[in-house]
Amino acid sequence: MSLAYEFRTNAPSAAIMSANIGDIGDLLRRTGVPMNFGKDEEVYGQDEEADLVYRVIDGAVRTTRVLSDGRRQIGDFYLKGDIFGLETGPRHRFSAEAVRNSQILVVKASALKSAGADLERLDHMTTRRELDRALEHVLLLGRKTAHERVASFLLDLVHKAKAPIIDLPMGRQDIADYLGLTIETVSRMLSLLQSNRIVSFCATRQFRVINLDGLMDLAEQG
Amino acid sequence: MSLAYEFRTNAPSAAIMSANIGDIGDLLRRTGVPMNFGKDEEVYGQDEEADLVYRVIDGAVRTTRVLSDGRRQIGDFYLKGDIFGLETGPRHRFSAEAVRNSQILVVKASALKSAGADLERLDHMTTRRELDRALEHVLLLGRKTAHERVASFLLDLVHKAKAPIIDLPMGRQDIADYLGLTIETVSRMLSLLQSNRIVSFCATRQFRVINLDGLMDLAEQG
DNA sequence: CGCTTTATTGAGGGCGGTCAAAGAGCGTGG
DNA sequence: CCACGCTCTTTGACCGCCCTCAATAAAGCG
Repeated sequence: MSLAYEFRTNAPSAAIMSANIGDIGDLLRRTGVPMNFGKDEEVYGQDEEADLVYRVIDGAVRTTRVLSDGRRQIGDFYLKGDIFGLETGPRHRFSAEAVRNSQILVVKASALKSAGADLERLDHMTTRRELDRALEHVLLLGRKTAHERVASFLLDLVHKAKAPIIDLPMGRQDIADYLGLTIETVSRMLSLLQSNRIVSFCATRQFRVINLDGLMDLAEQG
Repeated sequence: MSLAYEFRTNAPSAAIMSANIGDIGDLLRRTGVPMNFGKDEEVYGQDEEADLVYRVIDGAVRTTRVLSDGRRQIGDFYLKGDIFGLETGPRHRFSAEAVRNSQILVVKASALKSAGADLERLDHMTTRRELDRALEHVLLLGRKTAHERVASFLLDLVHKAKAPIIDLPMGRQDIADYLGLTIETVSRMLSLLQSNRIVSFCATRQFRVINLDGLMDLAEQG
């Protein structure tokens, strides 16, 4: 167990964290194997043992859970650079699939550990981040309108991307299953946001923000 | 040693975990201070620093988040024996309030650590458990009907309680805000479950299960 | 008991779902 | 380069689940 681990850091520990993640990222690259996954291909299944760590090199991944009658819920999306698969305990609660053709770095957790990585710390940080996002997701699904959900979703992508033009790696059905809506409602809300001059779609899966304040207001971040 | 407060877990590695938690629980009792909170009294606020650990001695606690216009979402409930406040990172994302008059053990995390507790492990396990529950909550809010949500909620209580007659520590409004519904819909679904001979309410806040298989079917656990 | 809070039940409305069809995007092959 | 076929997306019309509003009933609590 690493003595370097601190339970509660008072200062915003972004610098420390990114430094650690940088090291881990380097280690991941050296220890892991890059693999290619085709669109909709499964990375891991629900209830599978979770002894691998994954990092998106290129593409996008979704975690999903399906009810017996086919209703599907997406837990989260993972984009380039994101680490996943480490966050759900000994067994996966959701399965993971490639949203589109993707390259993913696959690392054995045990190998990482023996290579000297502070896996526990990485795991802890990742889990915490997942929990934060899951709770935000709960608020969105429990109490936001369709309009607000779609606005929140786009705003989240904006924060991740930090570029003027933002790509949507996933289709409308995936967005719907993330937001607890139907594909038609998502489409309608996107059209509405566009006609209200909040965002502008240059292509079906590419947009830019016209009115950021308006988007933030609609997202109702609480 | 009297294990008056058992840590609740559905996780696979229950034996290992409860052994560790048993030790921690003992340490908590010796290091912590029991405090009384009145109904609806705040235990901690949103965005407050999180350097305390809490354990419900008696009563019940809810975590809540409120949108600017008053819409409220409850993150989770914590009942007798449950540990909370440790799960949301350096700052709380939700605030915590007593559902009804409650006695809560309050422990300084730093004190726990210097007393030799494996706080890291406790923190990690708690966070992981929270994430599991949050993801289940996401599925419920995103893809289940009102009928299924209420059934899932009751089933969850049944699993926690393991007693023939189960108490509801919270009112209908709290249930509604947990399930992303209105108080009227919750009330209607409870009436429906009762007229379908799935459960039976001996009092407004006390029920027993008549048809467990039926309840599980309705809960659509995926 | 009487007062307040909480829960139930009913009637009606609206947001988002369902069903359907047309349009756009896109790779493949002529 | 366009035609073709497939998938994905958009848009429209209608419907139903759940919300809203309202009134009553029950439960706490002094």
